[in-house]
Amino acid sequence: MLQTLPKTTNSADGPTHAERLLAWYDRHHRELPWRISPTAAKAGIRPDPYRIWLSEVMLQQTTVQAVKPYFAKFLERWPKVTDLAAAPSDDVMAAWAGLGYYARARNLKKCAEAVAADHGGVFPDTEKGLRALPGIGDYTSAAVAAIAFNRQSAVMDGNVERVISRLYAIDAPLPGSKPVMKAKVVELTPSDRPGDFAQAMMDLGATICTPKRPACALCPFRDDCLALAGDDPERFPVKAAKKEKPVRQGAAFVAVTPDGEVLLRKRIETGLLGGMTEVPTTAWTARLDGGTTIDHAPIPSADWQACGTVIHVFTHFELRLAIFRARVTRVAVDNGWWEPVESLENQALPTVMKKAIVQAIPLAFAKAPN
DNA sequence: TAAGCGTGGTC
DNA sequence: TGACCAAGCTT
Repeated sequence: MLQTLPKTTNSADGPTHAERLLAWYDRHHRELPWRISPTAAKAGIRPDPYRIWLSEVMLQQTTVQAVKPYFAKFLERWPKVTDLAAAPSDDVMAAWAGLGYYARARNLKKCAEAVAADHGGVFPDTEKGLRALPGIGDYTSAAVAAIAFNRQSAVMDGNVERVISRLYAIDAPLPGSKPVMKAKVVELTPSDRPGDFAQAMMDLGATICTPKRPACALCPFRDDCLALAGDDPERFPVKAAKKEKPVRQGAAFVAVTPDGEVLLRKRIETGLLGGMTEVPTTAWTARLDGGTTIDHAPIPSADWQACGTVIHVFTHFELRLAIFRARVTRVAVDNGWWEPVESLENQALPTVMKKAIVQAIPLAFAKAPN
């Protein structure tokens, strides 16, 4: 079978990779809330660095679809980075609830405060300056520098890794192969429109060079792709084997007063679900210490009723949470508070906690009929 | 360097 | 239907 000879990166006899990719990008522009229109871009308008940063942090390990409503909510509530810097942390955590990876929200607030206090409310316009801020790593610093400030920064995320690993048929497994791939991205990134190039690489990975069943026939790199020439693009990127997920077990306690208030408390600032709101729970351990569960209830004298199990899968373990509920009189509590069921939606409750509460109170979080 | 860190969509 | 995985960062 006749194969097309791969072109070099900047072959003299045709457009470069970057030129072909940008031509594809101009034909397939995706409208996204944090992007500016191609017309505005052509007129030399730059996007708002605050919006680019906010969207990039939200998009870390998170799909565009999941981010959209959160991005709209944050932008409406805190239109500028100085607004976010001045906001109460609890409000920010509550607004982030449900999006996951809550360290991002804690760092988002810290970063906004640093920009407001140390940079006069203006984002640094270099990769290095951005990289020094909380929650901004290799990817985000390069992405904001390129997209918001037109810097020639090499942007590599999961999409770009997939595109590069296929284009060059890189057999070495991730994450060890990252430096090799990064060098390729550096080589490809143009001085003209580096931000569009970065977004184009990510769009290509998201829409054409997909993990399963890539649409190679539509790819601007189809004549150069070594993985396609080798007839098995899906084989890339090669990844290190992942560990199996352990199971942890615990119990959660939903105490309800006759007035319809639920006992809540705040988790410690660090670690899993750090700084978020929860209903009281036991520790989550490999084995349930059978028989003594109720002894760990916040109000041990209450009449606790088992009402089912919630299974929730975190990144590195599966949680089986036995749910107990009790009708209790409103008593003073050391490290918690009583929250009306109707206002639970304003709390910084992660999804697993909402599931626990709904298991005990099926009508919680139900929209009131009008 | 490897492990810890959420959630929802997809096939 | 369960395994995979999405615009990663921190320690």
